[in-house]
Amino acid sequence: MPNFGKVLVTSAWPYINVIPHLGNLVGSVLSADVVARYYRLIGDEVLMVSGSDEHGTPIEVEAMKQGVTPKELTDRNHARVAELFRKWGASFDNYTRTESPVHRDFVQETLMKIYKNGYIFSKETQMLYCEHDQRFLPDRFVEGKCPYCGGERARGDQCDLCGRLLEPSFLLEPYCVICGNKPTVKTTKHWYIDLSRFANPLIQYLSENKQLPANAKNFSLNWIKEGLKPRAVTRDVDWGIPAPFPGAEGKTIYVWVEAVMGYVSATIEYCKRIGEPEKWKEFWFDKAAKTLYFVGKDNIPFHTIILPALLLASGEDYNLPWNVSATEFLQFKGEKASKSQRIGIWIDEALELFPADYWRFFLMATRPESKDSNFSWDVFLEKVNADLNDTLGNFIHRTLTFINSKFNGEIPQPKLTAEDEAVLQAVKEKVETAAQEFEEAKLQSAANTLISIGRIGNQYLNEKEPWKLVKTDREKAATVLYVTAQVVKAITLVSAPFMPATAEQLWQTLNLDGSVHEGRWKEALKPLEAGHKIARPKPLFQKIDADEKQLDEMLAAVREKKAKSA
RNA sequence: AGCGGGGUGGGGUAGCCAGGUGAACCCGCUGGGCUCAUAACCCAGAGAUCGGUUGUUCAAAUCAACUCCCCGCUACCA
Repeated sequence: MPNFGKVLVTSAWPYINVIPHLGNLVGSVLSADVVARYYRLIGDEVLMVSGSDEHGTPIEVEAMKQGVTPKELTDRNHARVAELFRKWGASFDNYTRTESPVHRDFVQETLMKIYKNGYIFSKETQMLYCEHDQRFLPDRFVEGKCPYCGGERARGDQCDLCGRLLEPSFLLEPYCVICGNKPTVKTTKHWYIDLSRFANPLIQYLSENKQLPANAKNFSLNWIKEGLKPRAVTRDVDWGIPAPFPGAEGKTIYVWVEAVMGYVSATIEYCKRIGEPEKWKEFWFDKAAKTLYFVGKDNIPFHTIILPALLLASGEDYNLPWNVSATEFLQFKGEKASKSQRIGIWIDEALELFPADYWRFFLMATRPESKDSNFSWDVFLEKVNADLNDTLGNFIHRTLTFINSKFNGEIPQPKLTAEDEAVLQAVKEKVETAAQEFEEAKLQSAANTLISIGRIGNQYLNEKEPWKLVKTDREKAATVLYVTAQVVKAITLVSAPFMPATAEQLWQTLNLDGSVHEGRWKEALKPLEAGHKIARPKPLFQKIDADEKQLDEMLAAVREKKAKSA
């Protein structure tokens, strides 16, 4: 369990044209939060930052639909999303937004540095333009008939029906998705970063990075091998950060370029706020500091290529990503989440149904680490009812109630035998395994390890049968309950990153000082002293008594209520 | 189409990079035990030849080739 000292934990910035769904949350904010909480527990200095990505065409269009300004839309959505993340237990030190002045200034300054370093050039191109809306249209904002399969509503970049890649000019009967009129072609000028200049340093960085998981590493190296092309850093969009380059009036910065720079600006903003304006450099330049990024698989190149290239191009010796943990996707009952078709569960709805800790544990236990995973109520019920409630919750409850009813609520005095020591040793090994899994971002496995500690406790209780011993050999019974109390304590710590509220409740029930979240990991194996008084336990979890159909109905009811209040 | 990831008992996953101890774990199922505990817990058992084909090897879930299927990316969605 090495201590790194400084750890910057970040998650992909959610694009807040809509409220995120569970699939958006699992690999980014939630994974980041679990890992950040772990590092805080082992006593590292952790900064967890992210923010709302709020610029760009889709936000402008969504605002137009709602009849508000983009700023009004993102003010509202940012406030809602920030509040929802808080309710989910996300322990951000700074959850900011791309409209933050600190962010805007940082992006403009850094891009000017890159410009002055000679990595940015401008070039004229032809783009689709809608005369009616007076705006340039990204490829996806033009639809028409597919020239290959004849399917309706093929997008300018791809036909969803036949899967073929398209150019907007291929579309038959093209129309603007906003107003329906036929787009025209117009010449415009954009500024590009010449990524190819960084091919060699990127290859070296990626090859030497030991933490980077295979999916991210292979994908990224392949991208580079195929040849890095210049990437436009400007857009013809009003809603964004004004491009700082000479002659670029009216252009704004491409959202992905500014969003990844947000990791730095959010750190700066936080350090300013706490009155230590230079401190951010400890996270970004001190080579002992680690930066961890939690993203979905669709996001890999932005974090393994674009961000490192931007950091290198600034010429300032920034720390490049230490690890980019990329998850696959969470599907819903075998289908991709879709807002329009209401496939999926949104993060506000989930909390209306069950406590955040249930969802947090469930999502981490089914975290799509090697392949897409599939949400189903059956699996949700399995994780909550069998793992959390039956195995873990019931073990804790039977231990603590026994101590209360038979030992006056005091940790009994033990006389440990080799068998008892072996159980404590097994738990110690599980705690160490969990620590390693947190550090390797194998969170699904860490969730299983947590439950397996409960299993060890249950086995031990069943073998020893202290409910019999208490009548025949009180000292032996005392020893058994002493041991299981230590197992409960270990569970408290290991569960803390996953279920912060539940772990805290347990910490209080064990009548321990302060909060479990104050760097207590090393105390996981420090025994509760004989004679230590504990409180009367309350069940930590409740079994969900509903089948799939009823759960679907409950979700539908939540949606109906939400629709009415909106 | 190209590139990356994946396809493992009824369901959910690990193992594959560094080939070799009975293919591991959870749920479910069957049988048994226990009664401290939230009808929870514990033990035992049945069930997969690892998408398909071919090859390399003394030995393949693991390596190679081909093939089918799912997901992502392909640089102007974010």
